[in-house]
Amino acid sequence: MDNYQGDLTDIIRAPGSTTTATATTTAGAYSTTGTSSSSSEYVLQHLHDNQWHHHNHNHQLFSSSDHLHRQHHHQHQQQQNMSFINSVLEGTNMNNMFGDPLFSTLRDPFLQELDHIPSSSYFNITTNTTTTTTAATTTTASPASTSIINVSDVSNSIFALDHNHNHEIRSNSRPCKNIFSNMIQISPNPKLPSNYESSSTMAPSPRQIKQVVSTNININANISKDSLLDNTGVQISSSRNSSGLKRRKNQAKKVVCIPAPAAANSRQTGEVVPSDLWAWRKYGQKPIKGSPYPRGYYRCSSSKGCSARKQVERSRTDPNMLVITYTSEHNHPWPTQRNALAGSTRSQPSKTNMKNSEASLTQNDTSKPKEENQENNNSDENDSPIVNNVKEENMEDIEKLQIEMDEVEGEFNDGLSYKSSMIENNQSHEDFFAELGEIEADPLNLLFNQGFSGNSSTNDVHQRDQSKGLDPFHLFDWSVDNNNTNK
DNA sequence: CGCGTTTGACCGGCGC
DNA sequence: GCGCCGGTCAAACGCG
Repeated sequence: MDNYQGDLTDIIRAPGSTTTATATTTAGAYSTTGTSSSSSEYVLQHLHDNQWHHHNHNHQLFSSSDHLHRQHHHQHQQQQNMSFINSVLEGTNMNNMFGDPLFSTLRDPFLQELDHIPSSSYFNITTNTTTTTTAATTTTASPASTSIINVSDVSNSIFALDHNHNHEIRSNSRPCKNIFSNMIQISPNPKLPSNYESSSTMAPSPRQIKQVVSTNININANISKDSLLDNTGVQISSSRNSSGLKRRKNQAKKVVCIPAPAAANSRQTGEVVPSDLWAWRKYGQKPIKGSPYPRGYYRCSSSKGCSARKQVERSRTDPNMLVITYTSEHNHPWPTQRNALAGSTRSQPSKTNMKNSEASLTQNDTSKPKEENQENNNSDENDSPIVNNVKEENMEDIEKLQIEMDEVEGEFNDGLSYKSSMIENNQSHEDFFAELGEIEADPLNLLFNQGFSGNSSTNDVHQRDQSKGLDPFHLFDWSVDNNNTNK
């Protein structure tokens, strides 16, 4: 058993969607089975290890014009929401690398599903020698042998989860009926050092090896020097994280690609940042070379001394996508009450500031009136704040990772006790949601209230509102940002 | 007054 | 060694 110390490069793709995120993470405590086998056992082992998870929700499913289809999907969605809630509430093995309720503290609902199914029933394993054509990770990937695991849909709640850097896992079933029918691709990581790779045929460049070895974090070691691309062409900043600033070393990163509220809306401030459950304070903004869009730097303002940071930038190739990079962890529980001004809000600058912003961001100027932008936010694009893509980058070494995970689990026990107690009380789902609806200030409530809808159907507002409070992936409070645009 | 954003300056790593 | 670049700092200012 070899401790896997390289990174995992995972691609999460929504079926039918052109958007895919790459996820790179250290495998943590994973251990390979030596040959990096393409066996289902291997994958399942990782699934049960539950070290990290992706919650990907294909919002495009809801963009269909087929109303009946949406209804059908909505029904499934409700069911799946229940499963998700169960999973969330039962989740105890948190992969909380950041203390981020959005991505880290929730046990993967799909994992929950998979816990109860025999592998033989769900995994259809084939082996392909293929090169994926989408993600950036795959653009740099060699045509290495890639195992494709087809996950058959049995319970309408299929999710493929994997942690194998040499395997590609796909959920191939009924993407329009399963909100969790996400495609997860694990691209080969051809540029890992030879002791890490098993099937790749591409030898790592000296530079890449240097990155891996010198930092032992190997973030994006398999991608180009300056960027990481998802299959939308979204370039995720990584650049010097692996070998750059010392203070950035050994920091876990999590990259999330989400649909932007409005492409043109970001021109003044750089981004209209969807708010999450934490309070963020912007402390910087920098133009990024090669990108027409600046990158905003935010730090957690929920608690003093919290080192959690995030960077928000718009994809240079797909302006409709926001790339949010979370760095470091929150050292405090979820904020019990979100400040009205907290979060990545107030992004709409004042008139005077707007001048400055526009002056500094002329490259983004589309000369679109603010009101128009807002209108787009509210009705036109109406992008459901669904985490399209989640990329996790764990740059910790294995031992440290384990320690941190243990610590995090303890640190956020307060935040989780609520969920745990709910399960212990054996409340019905209906009661659970009823209570959630009453606890406005509870971050978890925020999560769920904002979350359980992947419905991005722009025309059916009513349906959207109905389902909004049930979508676990409706994680970002766009309305807040939209309101801010009124300022 | 507290918390937010903006923005120029500064710092440090990396490539040449 | 120098310049580039990304990340951070901190002063100035706005808002409720």
